[in-house]
Amino acid sequence: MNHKKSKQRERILEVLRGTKSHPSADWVYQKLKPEMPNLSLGTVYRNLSLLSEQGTILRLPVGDGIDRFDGDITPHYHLVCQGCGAVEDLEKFTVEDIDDRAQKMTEFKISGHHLDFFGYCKSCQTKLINQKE
Amino acid sequence: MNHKKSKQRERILEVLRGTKSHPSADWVYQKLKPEMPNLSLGTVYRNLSLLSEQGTILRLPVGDGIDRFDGDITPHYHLVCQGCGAVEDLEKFTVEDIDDRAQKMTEFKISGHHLDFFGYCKSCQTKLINQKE
DNA sequence: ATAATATTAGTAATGATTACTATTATTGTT
DNA sequence: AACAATAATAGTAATCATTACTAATATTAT
Repeated sequence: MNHKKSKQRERILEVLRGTKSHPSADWVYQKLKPEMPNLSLGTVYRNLSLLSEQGTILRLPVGDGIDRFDGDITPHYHLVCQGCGAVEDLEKFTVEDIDDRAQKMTEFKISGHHLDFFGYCKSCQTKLINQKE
Repeated sequence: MNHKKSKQRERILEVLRGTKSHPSADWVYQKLKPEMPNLSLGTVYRNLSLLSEQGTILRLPVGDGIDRFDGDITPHYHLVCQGCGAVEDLEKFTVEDIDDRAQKMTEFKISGHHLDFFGYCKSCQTKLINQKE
C-alpha cells in the first residue's frame, strides 16, 4: 500500500522523537489534542502501529498491558520502574553475541531478542525510603 | 491473607506443571472444564494471579496481549515463535552477571531483567519454506 | 480541476482481564 | 458432629486498551 502523508502522522512522529519518556498512545494523543482539537485516538493508534511496522519507531510491550513507543531506533535496552512505570534508556550497554550464543542451543531459528531491566527509578527509591517509618 | 486450599487451585497448579506449553489462562480453563463443569474462567485468572504473586508460578507477558504462565520457576529463558505464538524453553543458557553489569551503568536500582528470544519454531520454519512457491 | 484513493474523525465493537455478590467450601474450635 | 468465621467459587457485569467500521476529508498524480 502506498502512503500519502498526513499532518497527523507527521506530528505524531515529531512528538515521539521529541521526548525520552517512551510514551503510550494516549500520552501522545493528550499531547497533540490542544493543537489538533479534532485528532482522534484511533488515528494515533493507527499511525503508531503503521510507523512501528515500517521500522520507523519501536513498540515496547513493557508488560503492564499498555504498549509504549520509542522514537529512538538505535540499539539500546530499557529500564522499567516497578514503582511508577517510567521507562528510561540504558545507555552504552551491550550483550555480546547473545543471539548467536542462544542459537547454538536450539533448533528454533532465532531472529532477535527482547531484553529489559526492571527495578526502581531514582525518584521511587527515595519514596520507598520515606515509607519505611 | 491466610489461604484455604481449594480443589480448583490444586488442579490449576497441577495442569500448569503438567505441560511445557506455557499456556494462557483460557487454555487452562478449557483443559479443566470437562472434569470441573462448573469451573469459572474468573477462578482460573484469580488463582493464576495468586500463584504468581506467591512466586509459585511465573507470569510471562510475551507481548501479544495474552499473558502466559509457567509452572517451572527454575531460571531459564524463553523462545517465542513469531509464526504460531508457541513458547519453548531455552535450556542451559545463562548470561553472566547481566544485572550487575547493567547496574554499573545507571542510578536506576536494578532488581532483575526480562529476556526472551523471538524467531520461528521448527514447525513454522518448514511452513515458511513451503510457502515460497 | 478531476479522478483515484489513502487518511481521518467519530463511534461502535472486541477481547483479555478484573470486579462484584450471593452462595459454597474449608478450617479451627467447642 | 455441629458451629462460627471467613476464604473461595460461579456467574455475571464492568473495565480498559486496542481495533474495526464508515461516511467525510485530504493528498497525490494526471
